Amino acid sequence: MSGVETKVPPNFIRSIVAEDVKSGKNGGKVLTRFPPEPNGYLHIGHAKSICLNFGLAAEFGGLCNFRFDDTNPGKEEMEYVDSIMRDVRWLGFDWEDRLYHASDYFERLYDWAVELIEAGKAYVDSLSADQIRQYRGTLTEPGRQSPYRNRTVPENLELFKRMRAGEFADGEHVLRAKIDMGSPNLNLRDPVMYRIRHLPHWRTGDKWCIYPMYDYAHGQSDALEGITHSICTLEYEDHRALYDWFLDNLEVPSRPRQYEFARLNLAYTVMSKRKLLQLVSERFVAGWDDPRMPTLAGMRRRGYPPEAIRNFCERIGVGKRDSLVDHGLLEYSVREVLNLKARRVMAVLRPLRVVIENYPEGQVEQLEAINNPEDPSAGVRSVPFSKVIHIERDDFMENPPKQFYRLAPGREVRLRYAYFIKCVDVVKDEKGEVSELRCVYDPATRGGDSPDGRKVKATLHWVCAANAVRAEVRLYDTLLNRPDASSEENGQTFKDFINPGSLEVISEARLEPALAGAPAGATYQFERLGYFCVDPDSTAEKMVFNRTVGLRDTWAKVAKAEGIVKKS
RNA sequence: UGGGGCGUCGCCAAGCGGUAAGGCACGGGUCUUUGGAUCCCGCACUCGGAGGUUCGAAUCCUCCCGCCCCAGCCA
Repeated sequence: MSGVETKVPPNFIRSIVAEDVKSGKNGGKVLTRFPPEPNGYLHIGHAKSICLNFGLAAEFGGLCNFRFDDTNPGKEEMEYVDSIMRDVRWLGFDWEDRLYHASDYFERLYDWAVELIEAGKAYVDSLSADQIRQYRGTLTEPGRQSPYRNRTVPENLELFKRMRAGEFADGEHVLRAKIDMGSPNLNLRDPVMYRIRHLPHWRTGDKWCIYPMYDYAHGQSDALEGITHSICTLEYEDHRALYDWFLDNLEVPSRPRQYEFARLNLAYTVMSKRKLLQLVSERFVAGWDDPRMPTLAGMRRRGYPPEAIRNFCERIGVGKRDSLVDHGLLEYSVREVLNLKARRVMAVLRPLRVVIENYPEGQVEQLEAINNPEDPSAGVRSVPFSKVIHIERDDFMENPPKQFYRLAPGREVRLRYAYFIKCVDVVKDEKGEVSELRCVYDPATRGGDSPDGRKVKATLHWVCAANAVRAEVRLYDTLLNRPDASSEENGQTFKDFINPGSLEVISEARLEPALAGAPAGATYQFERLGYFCVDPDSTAEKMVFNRTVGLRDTWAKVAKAEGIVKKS
């Protein structure tokens, strides 16, 4: 991987793996896994897990398996399985031929369940879901044993066989592990292992009508694959006892260990698949790949380079405390790589017409512009210049405050790669809005330097009016207007915090001609404005760009501090 | 008033008994044909609190406070 390198900081899981490798545990081998359930799109929180699992494996000479945790056919869809694989590859990871599914192990899992029944460690319960809940007790009171808990082994075997055979309706029976209804850990109060679901599965079709629960499937799947370190998030900490119970009570081929880390929370967005699904299904966004979404698909469309996401994941670290990561760190990571790679180009978002009075009518000259000051090998290009150009409305102020050093009446500035111009007149429309600037240029400053050493305080980007490419530009702001949307006080939900201004569409932007026909996904820096990429919605007739992220903007900071209005 | 976790700078995060890394953010400066980038410099006498052990504690002990997770036939 080239470009920006991020050092791998130490963390507790890496330390554990390092010690295990050093001590020769598992024969010194490391095998991790990334186990998504195909019930939604991957988001940046998954990226943290992917980077951790694949990263650890790579660092210690091991491998990382890819495994679909497909134990609940009611929620899983092919669209999700396709998107998940696409996104992991896009992020830059390769599982080679190690693509597995929990469903690969359904038969083996069933046999193990039979063994547990035979050992008197599992039983078929016929209580309703509601009754099971009641019998489970509460956080402070122990549960009670189900009246079916003492069915005989033959009876359990028979019932379980018939469950599989499809003789019962959904919910009629479940298979439960016989552990301890009095355990303070609710996961150990005879957890359900299998439930009846007369639903086709995307891989096994109609073969099964009973499906294993996550807790029963996960550890054994890990053991079957020879996973050494099974890394998951904090909410599974309480499940570890159950994970271990199954492995300790079954004859498994290997003994994986589960470790938990804190999931990623990013300021001003949500990270749960349930909430993201709501945003999509209730049309708050255009889809899972809406550029405002924290999904990998959304970030890809937004123009975030996978390398930036990987760097971000390294920078945030891996720990066990709940945290809320500043979105500024993600943006920094994105700018950092784009700064090195993106071609510079000029574009005007909100055009203000400028007529250069002393420039020859009808003349067009080609001026040389540098493609990327950070990368000389990117070369140069020519940009057309003529009498009428457009500059950014924000770059002109009729009555500028002292900190504003762009164009103003009587003031001289530089047009990037072109000439010094001075504003000599301001034309307004009937509403009193500035509609045009009349300027004069200094022919001696061609290219942007003045032979007499005269200095100018600002350099403006511009686009030649005659041959500008028109485009739609979509500007994005945070999806939510609160850093922590989980603070759902007095009945409010994250939907009450949705930022109504998260998308701003600029329909009349002007781009320099070099941008015509740029393909979807192409990334540029629009000088002084930020990084932008061509959206898939773009057509030859109507180009569409997304603003990936703005540039660091010192002026915006000053303007805000001084109470000077500045758009976007 | 059950169990499991977690509390180090505004946000992340190292640290594992020897006297508080780093990144982001922020402030200042350098440079600059992007108010971009770069490069400098600054930014926790203090580690949730109170006691204790020790020559020495963010690191060990005790108590207290705060926050998160668990009562799906979801994962």
